[in-house]
Formats: sequence, C-alpha cells, structure tokens
Amino acid sequence: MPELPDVEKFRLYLQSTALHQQIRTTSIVDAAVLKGIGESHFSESLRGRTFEKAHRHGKFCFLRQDDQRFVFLHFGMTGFVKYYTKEMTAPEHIRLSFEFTNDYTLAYNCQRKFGQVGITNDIEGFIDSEELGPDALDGEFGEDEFIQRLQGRRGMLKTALMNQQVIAGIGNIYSDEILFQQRLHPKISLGQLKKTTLQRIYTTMREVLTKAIHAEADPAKMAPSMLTHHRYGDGKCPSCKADIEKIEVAGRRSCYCPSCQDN
DNA sequence: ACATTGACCTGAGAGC
DNA sequence: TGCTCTCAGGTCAATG
Repeated sequence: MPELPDVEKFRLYLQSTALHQQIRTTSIVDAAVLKGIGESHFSESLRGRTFEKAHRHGKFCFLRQDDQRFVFLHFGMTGFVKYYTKEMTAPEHIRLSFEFTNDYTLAYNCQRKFGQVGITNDIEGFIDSEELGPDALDGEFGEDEFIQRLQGRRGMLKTALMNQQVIAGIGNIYSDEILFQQRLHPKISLGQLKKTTLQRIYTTMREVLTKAIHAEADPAKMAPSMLTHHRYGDGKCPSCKADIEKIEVAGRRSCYCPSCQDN
C-alpha cells in the first residue's frame, strides 16, 4: 500500500493512539525488518521510553522518543501499524511490537518483509543518508524547486516522480494518478515537457496527494474523477468511459486511459 | 545517466 | 477441495 497518503494516515493514527505511553517491552518477531541495529540493542534502547510525536517524510514515518531519538518505520508494499488490546484480534504478520504499560500493544505488521524499522538520532541526518528528495507535500517544497529537480533529467516522467531521491513520497499508484489528471501518457519522457506543463504537474501532484489524504488513502472514498477510484473496480475511465489499460512502465504495472492519455 | 531485469519475501486470488 | 500460477501500491544491485 504505502505511498505518501497511506503513510500520512499511519502518522495520524499513531499520533492519536500510541503517544505518551511508556513501553514495557519490545517484541521482535522477525529481525529481518530491523535495519542498522541488532535485536537486543533495539529492545534495550526502547525499554521505558515513550513516543512523543509522529513525523513523516515521504514514505517514512518517525516516532520521536522522549530521549529525542527516533524510531523510523518504512512500510514496504504491505506494511501498516495497529494499536490494540488483548481483547481485540491481533493483526497477522506482526514483525515487531511494543507493549505499553497501559496494556495496549502497537504492532508493526508487514506481510512481505520489504519494510524496515530502525533508530536514528535525527530526521535531517536520516534524510541525508538515505539521499531522499524533499517531501512531495512539504510547505517549503515549491514549484521552482520542483521544476529545477525535474528539468535536465532524462528518462520518463513517471520514473522521476517515483524516484525517492528526486521527490519523496510518490509511488506507482499516485504517479499514475498524476499522469491521468494531466492526461499524459505513462511513458512520456521529461524532454517532451514544457516548463508550463511542469508547473501544472506540480500543482496536480499537490492536489492529488492532498485529496488522497482527505480520502484516507482509500480508493473507494476518492472522487469518481480520480483514476485510483476506478483502477480496482469497474476499470473504466471516469472521463470517457473507455477501458483502463495496463501496461508495464519502468518495471511496474501502469494503469491509464488509452483514449485520454494518448500523447 | 538511464532502462531493464531479477532478486528480495509472502500470501491472496484466479484458473483448472 | 486442492493445486498451480500470477500478481502485488517498494527498493536495490547488476547489467546493457
């Protein structure tokens, strides 16, 4: 699932559930999801800590601890978090969990183990070391910088939008949505785009992501004018009712309307 | 510098 | 019902 809107949903969820509770124990069910830290070191450094705030950059979520360090969470393709009590059904595929002194558990779940969890001293340093681009919805990330980061690149627009080093947060689904909203073919290359088109793409990117957040990243809750609303359902273009086509672009399945996006 | 491919993992759903 | 095959919203490394 998790692209920027999904991760923002997780951040808000964490923000409203798992903060200010003392951690009693940490269970590591599958150490494969830990990155850059060993099992025992991870558990020890979290014992007795509380989470004070949830942050996000691109597809990464950060839980600030009361010692000012951060647990970072990446969700891969199948990750999510759940806060629950023993009376509630535990999620499947728990990879690690925090048990709080209020008897609630915060579980990090990931069916395929593409996600990762670790500890970092500061978010800025983490972003630098991961070489992440600016968060797609960051208030500081304006149109000029967007154009600057895309202009002069070669290759396809979709690839650049999904490249976390260029812009952080966009994946396969929302790059398709941005392309659809601008009626651009998924294989269009950056060299074909005028500056005015890039300006419109920037605005569309922000709108698409903002709308998706408002819809809680749930395709069913999105406006019918959005491609994402149709890609799992009727498979019809919301504009012209043509069948949505699926082609492979940059190794990913790309959905588009062959009639509206025929440039 | 970029595209392509395969690898990493696991399970849901389709088709037989 | 049970088996096999295909596919999945991410990322990385190797290769062309």
